[in-house]
Amino acid sequence: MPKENPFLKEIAHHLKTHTGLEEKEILPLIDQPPNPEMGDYTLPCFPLKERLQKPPNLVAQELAQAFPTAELIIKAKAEGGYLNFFVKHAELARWILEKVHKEGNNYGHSTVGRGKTIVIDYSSPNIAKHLAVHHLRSAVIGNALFRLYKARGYHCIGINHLGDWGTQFGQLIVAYKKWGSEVAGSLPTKALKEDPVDALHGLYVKFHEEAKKDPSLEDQARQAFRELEAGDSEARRLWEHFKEVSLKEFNKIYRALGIKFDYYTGESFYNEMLNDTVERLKKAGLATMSEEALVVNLDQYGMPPCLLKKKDEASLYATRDICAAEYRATEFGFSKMLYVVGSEQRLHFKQVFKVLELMGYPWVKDCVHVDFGLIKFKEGKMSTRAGRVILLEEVLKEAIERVKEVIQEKNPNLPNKEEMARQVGIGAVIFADLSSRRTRDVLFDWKEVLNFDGETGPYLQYTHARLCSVIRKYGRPVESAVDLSLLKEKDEYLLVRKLESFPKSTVSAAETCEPVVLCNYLIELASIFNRYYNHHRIIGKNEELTRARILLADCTRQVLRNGLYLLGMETPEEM
RNA sequence: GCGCCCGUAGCUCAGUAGGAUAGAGCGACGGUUUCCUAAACCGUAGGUCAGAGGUUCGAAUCCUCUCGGGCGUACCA
Repeated sequence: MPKENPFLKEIAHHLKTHTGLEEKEILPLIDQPPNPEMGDYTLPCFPLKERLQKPPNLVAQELAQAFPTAELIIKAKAEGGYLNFFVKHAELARWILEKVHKEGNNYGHSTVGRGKTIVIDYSSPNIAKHLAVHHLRSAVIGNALFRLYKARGYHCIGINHLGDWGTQFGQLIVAYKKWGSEVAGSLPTKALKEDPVDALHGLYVKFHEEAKKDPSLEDQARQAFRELEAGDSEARRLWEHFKEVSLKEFNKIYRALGIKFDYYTGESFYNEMLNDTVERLKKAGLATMSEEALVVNLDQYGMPPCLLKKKDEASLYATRDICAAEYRATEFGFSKMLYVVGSEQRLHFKQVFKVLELMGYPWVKDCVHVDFGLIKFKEGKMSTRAGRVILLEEVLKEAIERVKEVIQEKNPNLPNKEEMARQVGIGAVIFADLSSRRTRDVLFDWKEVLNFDGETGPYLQYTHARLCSVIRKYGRPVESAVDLSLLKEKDEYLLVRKLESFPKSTVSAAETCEPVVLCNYLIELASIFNRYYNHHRIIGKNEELTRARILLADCTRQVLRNGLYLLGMETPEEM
């Protein structure tokens, strides 16, 4: 609950004189009762029983009796171990609605992160492959966290740590040289121009097929990667080509999703710094030889060793992650670094963080692996080989197509249909991905993704569009100087209370790195509004009442807009 | 084997720094439109919160064990 809340201030002030407890101790305990009939704010007295040496219900009773009629508080009432407060509703509505109206797009923002930098590592796909649905989670969660932290005043740095280095590119180089034209068809340049990433993926598959028959290919691939690491110009040229065509395709999708990065510094970026990192590890006595590989032994921490260099001297991704962390620490001086990476890499990050700790870096405590569950299909695990891969591009396309159908059916005269369909279709996909807790595995189900009824992205956007429509119809500027005592409906009260708790939900979403918290909040906000809208007219004959309701509607619109923005979704004004 | 994550309505999920009677949506069934966008709203049905112990004023939430599923477990990322 916001500190400057005058109702809480008054409550805490009076309780201080009666209990001797500091306002700081009281404020965090105050909550909203589950039911509005019980009051507007509540103080559970259970935690106070030891401090005050009395049973909680007695504490509540005594405090209720001693509580004076104050400026903003009507009364305090004991109910079991709870002390419930009733405040002047018009004043409550005034405080909240004026705040939302005044702060506008900044409502829900804070300055706690001012002067602090947060590095967020997200999306980070491997190049030379198409983006598939399972790449969506990191990108979408990372983007939401980026916006959430930005809204808290942090300087945010978004990094796309591309998987653009490693043995697999040796494989690709070998495959390209051997069968480049064959796989890409008789006109390789044409095929590579039309769908180069598809052609590269074909080469990758072909390599693995052939390697089964001829294991010497693996050696050739290792040799090719070694040459690449050493800076061989031919290998480098091919690799750059792979990277260029991949990024071109990725950027199309990032643009569609509205996701941006400050840096595309992938694993290859650290190639030249790798040796220094390894030298530091050796000097610190951490790196040792084991089974011909260079490792950091982590036996005493109950983990398998962290591999730094393979027996052929080539680096591994742990090496590059350690190096990247060092680089980011010196380059950005972050006060927090988030790795939005799947939970199958938990052990990897535990190892990397442990190694960084052993290297003596104090900032390792600020590094967090923001993990998330896998995307699965009804038929089982996502698998490239079994052909169980759904491309991200395909999902977005389908969603947009489906939205077009709905528009044709429900609102055929909508102007700018194409763009609206795009905004809503993409919104549906983003919301579907964000709306369950990170760590759970999610089931990919076309029926779910293409359903736009109920708790979905389009539901939120629809509610927003509907609010815009009402305000458009009202046709005059929204004023905050209105008589709020006219807002007597229960849903009006609930709406006001919901608007009050928006900042709390953004803080919680950011701190727990769980965008779902905000998703749930917005669904609740929208459903209260829709219920209200279906039962009461906003624009009516009573001029004063209309003005009050318009203010409430406009504040609801504003909060929906702010919330959707934080989730990385568009907010169409008509749909 | 060991480690981590997960188990809430037929399905998909909220609720988890312990708090007042376990909630939504989808699907099913029944209703609401001379009225600001029906992508909405209202109603009905649906639960031993996987199971068993424990901690306490109070547990879906914390601890232990069991069962079930997922992921990981040295030269892929």
